[in-house]
Amino acid sequence: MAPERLAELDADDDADDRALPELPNAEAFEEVRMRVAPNPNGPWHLGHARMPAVIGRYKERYDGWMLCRFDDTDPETKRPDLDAYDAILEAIDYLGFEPDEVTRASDRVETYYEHARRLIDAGGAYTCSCGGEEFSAMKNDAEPCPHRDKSAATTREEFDAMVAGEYDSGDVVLRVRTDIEHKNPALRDWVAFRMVDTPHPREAAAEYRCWPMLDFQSGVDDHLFDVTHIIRGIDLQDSAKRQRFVYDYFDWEYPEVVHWGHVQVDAYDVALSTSTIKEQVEAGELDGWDDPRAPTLASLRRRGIRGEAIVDAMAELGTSTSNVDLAMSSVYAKNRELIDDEADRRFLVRDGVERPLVGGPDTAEAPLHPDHEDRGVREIPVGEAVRLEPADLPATGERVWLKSLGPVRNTGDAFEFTDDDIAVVREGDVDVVHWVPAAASVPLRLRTPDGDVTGRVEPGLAAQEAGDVVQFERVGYARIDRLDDDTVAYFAHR
RNA sequence: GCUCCGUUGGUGUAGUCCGGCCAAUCAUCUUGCCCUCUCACGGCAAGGACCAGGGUUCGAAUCCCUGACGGAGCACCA
Repeated sequence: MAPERLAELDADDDADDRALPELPNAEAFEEVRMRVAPNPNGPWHLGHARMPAVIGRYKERYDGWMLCRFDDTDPETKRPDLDAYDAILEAIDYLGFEPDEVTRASDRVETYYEHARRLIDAGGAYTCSCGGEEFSAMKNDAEPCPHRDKSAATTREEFDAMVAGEYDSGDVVLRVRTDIEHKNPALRDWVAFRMVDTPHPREAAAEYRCWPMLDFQSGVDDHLFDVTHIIRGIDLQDSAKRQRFVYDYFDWEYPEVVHWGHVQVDAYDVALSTSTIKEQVEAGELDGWDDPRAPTLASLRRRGIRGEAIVDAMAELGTSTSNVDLAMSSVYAKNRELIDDEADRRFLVRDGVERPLVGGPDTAEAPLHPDHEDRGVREIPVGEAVRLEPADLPATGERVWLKSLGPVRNTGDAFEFTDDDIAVVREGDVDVVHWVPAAASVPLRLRTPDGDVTGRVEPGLAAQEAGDVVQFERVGYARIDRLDDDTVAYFAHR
């Protein structure tokens, strides 16, 4: 590799390093081990990309290890969607990362039971049949409930009955014995296991009725997988404090934790919420999860946004605990950098108006890419008439330069070729606009985040392949989705 | 109500721990200019911020106090 190229790579690495702060205490560990722990209750939206993006970047920087652990321990309220497991792995792949290991909490329930029994034997948990509100009232007054001083043996017995499914939902829970007088009420004797009547959608886990809560399951797994660094949202700020009680009973060392705020994204009408998107898809307001109006990763992918652009933008958000707004313009700017060089140029005229053409050449020749003449030219047959976007139509008597074709004057009902030199463009007297031949052009539907637009595109588009990203000159970048009688492109950005 | 956490330009971020090198970094954004047969790409330039008030200090974005604003938890959700 040429030295200057190496220098460039170094510079890139530096830029990445600067975007994210160092992980706390990273040098103290032989290997930085992290996990992304999604709940597979639906396909991912843009906000979900932050975790794999940042963990992926840290994995690269520290030569670390990444686990994808599906925290699917709620068969009811946050019921897993069986398609989401693979969809999430695909999304991680789209972002450019590969987990070193993939696991599902619903496959590890027996492990959680074992640790629950150990915790009970250590005096760290008790079964409790208080009603939720009832317990909450006592807890808020720092009063222990009547079950708190139950013996380990009794608790063992009752927990085994929970595991055996001998209780119904709501009858009894297993609580961690923390500090009922802790000044923060959020940490007092929290629930570790509860009964769920609804079977888990995964067949392998369908028989379990006694399910761990996130704080217990996640806390145990983080230790068992030797996770060194946990990154998670501020909504889980108290989780570490809760889990430390369990870690203390087991004499485990708690991992380093980084909490970050919520991400909002501008530029979307649709909320960044799996359930909201799901409703809109089901109601037919969106044409599926990859509708260009949906703020999902599937949608961005279909629009020709590179995963790397999303990762770059997410890494730039850093890991601060305050809430952040991600500007889509930032993602678009990153993506433009990545795709411009290889995007062939094409003409697309939206909602065009047609004008007969008098005089001029039969064909136009335009470069496929202005910076790469070696890639050749597009030959565009002109025909009897051309179409322009209405905003580009010059007033009667005025001229316009049809890009790669030449200068014309609007005579009112037609365009007449003039013998103007390109100098009129350079002097700023005449605008250069894109156009398509009225007859030879083909219809195209451009799907955008703001709805669909119809137009006509130069016939040479047929030379592209579905999946190509092109730049429709003066319109923007788009990914060709299908090329046939119903040609469709998905708009990326300007 | 109880308990945590945060507040640097339109957006994000660096700097805050260990006060001076910060009249505050970088990116995006907006505007202008250059380049150009694209309003893209590239180049140049400009614009725009330390939540407020007190205090400590020779000196505060940085330390202390008070307040305002914002966020989170107190779920048999994740």
